[in-house]
Amino acid sequence: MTRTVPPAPTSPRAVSAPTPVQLMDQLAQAAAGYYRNFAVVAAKRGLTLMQGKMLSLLRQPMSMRTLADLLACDASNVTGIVDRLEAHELVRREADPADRRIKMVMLTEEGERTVRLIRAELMSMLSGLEELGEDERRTFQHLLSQVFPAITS
Amino acid sequence: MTRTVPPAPTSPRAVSAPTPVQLMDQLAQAAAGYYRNFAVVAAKRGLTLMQGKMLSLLRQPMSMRTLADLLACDASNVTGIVDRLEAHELVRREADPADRRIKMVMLTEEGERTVRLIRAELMSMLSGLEELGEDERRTFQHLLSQVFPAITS
DNA sequence: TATTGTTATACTCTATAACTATA
DNA sequence: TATAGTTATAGAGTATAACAATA
Repeated sequence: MTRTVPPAPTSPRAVSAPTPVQLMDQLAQAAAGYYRNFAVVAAKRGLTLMQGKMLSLLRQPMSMRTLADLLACDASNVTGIVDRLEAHELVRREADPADRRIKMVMLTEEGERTVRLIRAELMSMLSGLEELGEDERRTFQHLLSQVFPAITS
Repeated sequence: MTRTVPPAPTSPRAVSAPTPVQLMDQLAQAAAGYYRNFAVVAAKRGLTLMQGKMLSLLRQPMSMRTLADLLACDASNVTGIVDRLEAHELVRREADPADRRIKMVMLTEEGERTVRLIRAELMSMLSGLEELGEDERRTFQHLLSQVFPAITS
């Protein structure tokens, strides 16, 4: 299963290295491809991209405020998105007893089920990931975190 | 400038490899980060993400139909987006003499200038790319194309 | 008949501003 | 005063369906 790492497509110096600009364009395509996949998977369950993203974030209950921060959008948007997910019965709001201003959002059982399905299907659309060996995954992570430092998390 | 490739963050087997699922999550973060950068850069010129994307696609004149295909959206959306770019005088429509159904969209001079600025600024936000050596860029490209086969282009 | 582009419609996402209820 | 969440509003992206012009 853990294959030895193939150093490059063919032989190391057989192909000329992509320029940083070319690599930027390929990152753009990769990002677009990722979201296209995500949108398709979400749509199969009648959800939009944002609804699917929010659902995927809710591994633990969290406040509307936290959701706004994680989605990098204004707090006023979260109200509508949660409203629509609630209409689908995938999510519910619960008042925080400690601070009555705060509403915690959490997945319903159907929400949990839906998230699992979405993640599994997305993974199958990124099946190339499964075929990477350990060293390749390590290298990929390293390169991603170098280009997008915030990922370092 | 072309450094020898550092095989891994510290030493090859010092850190455990990310699982495919973890890597999927990091791809999600990378894609989100990419578009967040893009949106910020576009906003500095009074453009939305989609408007910036369309502008970046217009390296050569192309029909509305082609734009719809490349943006992976319905043709009816392209009308509005081009309308708004035209209002900014970044783009213009020109009838195709060979097939009068077709309208070719092309950048104005200000459009060209804006695209160059956007690309340069985006590149500076992805400055990690510039710091990759040749072998790393090759490896990154290879890994990207394995995970997103369409990129192979 | 098929294709290109537009319009009309409805829904979602988006930010801003004003509001409430809490703290 | 400051924060959490909501509402109202306006603009932008989205798909569907119907349409005109052209092929």
